[in-house]
Amino acid sequence: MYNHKRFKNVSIYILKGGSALNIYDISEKAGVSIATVSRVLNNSPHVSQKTREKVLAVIDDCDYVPNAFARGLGLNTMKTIGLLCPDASDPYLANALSFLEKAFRKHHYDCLLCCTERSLDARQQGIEMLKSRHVDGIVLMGSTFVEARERDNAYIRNAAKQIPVVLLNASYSCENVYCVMSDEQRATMEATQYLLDTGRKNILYLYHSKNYNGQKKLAGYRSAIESRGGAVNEDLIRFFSDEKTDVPNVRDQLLALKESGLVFDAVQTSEDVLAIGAVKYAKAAGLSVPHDLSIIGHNNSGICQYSEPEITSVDNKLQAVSEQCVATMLGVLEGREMPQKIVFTGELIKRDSTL
Amino acid sequence: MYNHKRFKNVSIYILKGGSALNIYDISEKAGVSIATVSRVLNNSPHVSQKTREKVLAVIDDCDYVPNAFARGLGLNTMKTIGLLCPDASDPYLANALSFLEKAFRKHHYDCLLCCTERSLDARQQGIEMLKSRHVDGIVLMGSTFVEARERDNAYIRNAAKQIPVVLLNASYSCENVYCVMSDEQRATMEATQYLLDTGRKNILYLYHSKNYNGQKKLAGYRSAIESRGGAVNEDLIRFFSDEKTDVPNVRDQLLALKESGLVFDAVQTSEDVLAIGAVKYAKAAGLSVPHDLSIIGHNNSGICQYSEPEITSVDNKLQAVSEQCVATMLGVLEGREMPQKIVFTGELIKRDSTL
DNA sequence: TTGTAAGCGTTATCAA
DNA sequence: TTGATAACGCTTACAA
Repeated sequence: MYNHKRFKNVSIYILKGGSALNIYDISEKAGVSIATVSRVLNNSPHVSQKTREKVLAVIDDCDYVPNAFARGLGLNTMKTIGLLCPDASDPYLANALSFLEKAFRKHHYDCLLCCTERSLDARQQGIEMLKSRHVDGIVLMGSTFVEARERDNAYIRNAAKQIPVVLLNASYSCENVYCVMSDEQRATMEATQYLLDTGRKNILYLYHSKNYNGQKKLAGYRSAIESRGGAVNEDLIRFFSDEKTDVPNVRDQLLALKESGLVFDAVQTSEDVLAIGAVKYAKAAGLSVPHDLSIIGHNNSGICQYSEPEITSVDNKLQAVSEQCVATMLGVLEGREMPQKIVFTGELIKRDSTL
Repeated sequence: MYNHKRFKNVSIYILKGGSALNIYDISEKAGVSIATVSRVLNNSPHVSQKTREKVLAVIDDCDYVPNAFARGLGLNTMKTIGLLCPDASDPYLANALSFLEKAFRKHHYDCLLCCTERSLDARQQGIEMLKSRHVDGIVLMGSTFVEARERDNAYIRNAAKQIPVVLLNASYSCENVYCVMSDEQRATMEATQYLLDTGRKNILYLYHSKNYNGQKKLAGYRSAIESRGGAVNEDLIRFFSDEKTDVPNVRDQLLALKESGLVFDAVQTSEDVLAIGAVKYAKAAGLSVPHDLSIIGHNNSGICQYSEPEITSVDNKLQAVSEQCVATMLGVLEGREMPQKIVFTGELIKRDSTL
């Protein structure tokens, strides 16, 4: 007896001037109950072939699309993944974003994007927003999300209590948190070793972030030098705050460093843009690359091919990492047992900025 | 009398092992009706200060967050904007994405990202997805969405029947479709004129897309030459399909062109990456930039500063365009009368690749 | 200013 | 295999 309902809909139809059809309309047109329509919609096996076809025909005929909000309310999910991204315009993250979205969509999950910038507060809010929207899972893109002080990571633990969290290229141990990463330490170490093994004595290490991966990379640099029997010269390790990362600035700071008497015959960086800055420095200082100065970047992003000479860089397998993030998330959502940590191995891509 | 409801919740509590609080729990704890709680939640003015404070205290105390799905169902909106993006890893679009998301979030709208790649079919599906999720508005990013054949734009018209559509840097006339763009034709014309006015005679024009903006830019190039009393040499206009846009490829094709006898003393492109390719070509051909060859790119993206020499490029005011897209969308959603077309004027940013 | 109750469009339970 | 109906958690007339 859904006469009442029908009347409702008719009145709404008149008022709103033709809003979308609902399940009652379809059930009526097909001469079945809404329960049956719902079953057809959800591919329930308990529907006769004949009924199913009849209902599908009506649905098709009317271009009926079930209301996603009502569905969400009933199922408590809208098949959505929240992507927390510090900066969608960053090439590395933009690539990751593209890979993630594509892979999730393939599996019928939509992506809610939340760019958080740097502050811990913004991240908190982002997570709250995603939780309030009942996303099925959250991906934290990049290791900026993992803070050195444990209490600053409470927001991750809290989120994970309710929703599975996958970390893209970051590491954090906690229940319901899954990490897919590239072994930045090892890859960085191998890059530094390559510089040493091609005769470089004083490798300037430039880094832009002190977060988890930033530290791992630095550790790789140190261990490489030690592995070759050298001693780390702390003067050769330089931090460039994120705001000072633009190319002309890096160039100028390197010029100043040289001016101040610092001697180096190679520059290795935690980010490709910094390496571009090093190339600019070489030019300004009249040094030939790689003859007078070797340069190695990190991320193996497209810009490595833009500079002159093209830059040798550490490839951290972003596509593989991104796609594994999606696979892990899907596995967790399907209730399968998933590894909490998956590590890919990076690779040094040699171009013209090294010997 | 919501004893019944309470009972329900209790049973669910037992079954699910502690799901989130709902409006009934809050109303009970605060000793008011759910209507009052709802009013407080929605900032209704018809609540006494005292009651409001009492309710807010409870809400705060319990960390209560209203269920977004139920809210969506009642209000028929979840304050969400759908962003259709051909490729989130493209630097231009990644920047736009970042600007859009930031501005929408500032106004409490969340963004659902849908990367469509090239095919018309994928776009259709993307739109359908966004419609089915009842997004409040759709932003189509870039002019790839507007097809030359009018019938291929039916998907835009259809979407606009239900949801306001804003086009970022593209133009299409249709009710409920709003365009915010940069005058690419004029900016390109001025760039070409600059080359002519600095003595260049044969300007090779490289473009990568035949879409709306692609055509506008080309038209600008043509009109510049005519404006200086010249005749357009069709041999100097070259299309590089999107797949062949990588730097080494562009370089090689230009080398082949030179080899074939084509004479040109400047290269102007529809995209900065192509200009990088031209720089690489100059180096390979032993030409000095800008002395032997002037080069102008388009978009004024970060990579212009990465190459050697740095590249002169057309700035198409992406940030302003993006933020105006958001402003326009918000205006439409608030029911204000909004202009269907807003045009920003580009600007030539001169660097070292031109005289 | 507050409360009651209908309504949003689904899904899921239970009975037939 | 089907149908009737409660439930999901909220908003919002309408009454009081």
